Amino acid sequence: MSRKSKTRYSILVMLSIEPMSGYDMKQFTKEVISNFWSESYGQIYTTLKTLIEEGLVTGKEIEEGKKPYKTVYEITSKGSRVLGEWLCEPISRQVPRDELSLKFFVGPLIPLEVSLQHILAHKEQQKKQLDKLKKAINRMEEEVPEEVPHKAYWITGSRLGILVREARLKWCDEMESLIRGKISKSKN
Amino acid sequence: MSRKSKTRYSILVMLSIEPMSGYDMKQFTKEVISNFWSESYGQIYTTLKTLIEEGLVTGKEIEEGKKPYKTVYEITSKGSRVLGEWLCEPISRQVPRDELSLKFFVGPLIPLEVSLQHILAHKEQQKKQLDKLKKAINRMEEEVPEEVPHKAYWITGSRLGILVREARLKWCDEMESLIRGKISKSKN
DNA sequence: AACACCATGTAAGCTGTTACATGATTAA
DNA sequence: TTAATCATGTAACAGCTTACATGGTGTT
Repeated sequence: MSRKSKTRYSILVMLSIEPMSGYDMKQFTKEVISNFWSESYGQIYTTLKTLIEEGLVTGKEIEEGKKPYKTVYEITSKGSRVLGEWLCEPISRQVPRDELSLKFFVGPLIPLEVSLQHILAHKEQQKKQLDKLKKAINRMEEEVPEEVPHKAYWITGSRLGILVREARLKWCDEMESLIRGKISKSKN
Repeated sequence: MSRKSKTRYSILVMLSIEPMSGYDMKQFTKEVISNFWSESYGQIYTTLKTLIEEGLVTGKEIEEGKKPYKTVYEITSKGSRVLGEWLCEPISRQVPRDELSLKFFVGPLIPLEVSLQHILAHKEQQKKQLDKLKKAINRMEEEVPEEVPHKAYWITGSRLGILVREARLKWCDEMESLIRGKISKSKN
């Protein structure tokens, strides 16, 4: 049983929303789904090539005004079928690899001041993401028309990101007080 | 700037807790830190070899009674130094890749009954992990003596796992009611 | 006898990132 | 004219999983 690249499916997912160029897909991952997904150019362009060979997508070269030419890809009916099948398969368990947790598993080996820095940095990062997600939800609620069938899913999807980041922020607070407690003890 | 294998560091982390064989490390990841980390035999044994070449760990062959011989590895002082430096580096942002979120980003393409199955399965899985984590905390609180400097960090570390899983469970509930709402609507 | 567990390791091959290379257009 | 953005692509290689291979021990 060979592992299957998830990039294949992420591309099919994006193309099921609308036709895009490879560059667009990279932008899409960075701007729209960065909350839960990412892709590199290397993966996108090479995978696109194999998807064409398999007949799951087609590409059309397009010129818009004076902009550089680009190839816009579309999902084929075969592609939709393959995507549909994958969507129905059980979600495969992802291997956990949380560097933050790994480091704090040996927390006593980290100087207290550095530990505090780690936590504060993580907090900052989570807050930024939380803020971005909340804004995204507001924008969606206002701008996406009710008829768009994806709307409810997009909003609920963002909710997952929000809940998880709130959980991590709460943990940061606990961790922060643990560390501050140790710091003040060490000064006695 | 070359990406650095995190396996290197996870091994150093484990050996900083206590000397272990490669097999022990695999068990350790499966039983103790599966909450936030995983390693395969392939990675462990090959990385162990390079760690020895670099002088970060040493290996001793050991025989216990009639058991098959095994090599128990220890972290060297150089290894501890390298680990210490890594622990002080900022936590590198991990690329998000959440298959569940990706699938539900195109939720309308999934039959409602299948969506429900996905959510119920995820719920079940999170509940199991939550249960395991809570038991682990209880065990630690009872069995790990207060003097062990890691104790507070281990407990707080498990708390992160708990908070995140509770968040995901809460989200599952929201998602479940969204889907059930759509199912009952579709039956009118 | 069979199965589970202890114990180690290698080879193949997929997945993915990074760095590089190219070149056009547009805004400051 | 310089920088940013649009746009595509490749090559090298790091990282990791999977499957395979081997063989001992202990239990049912």
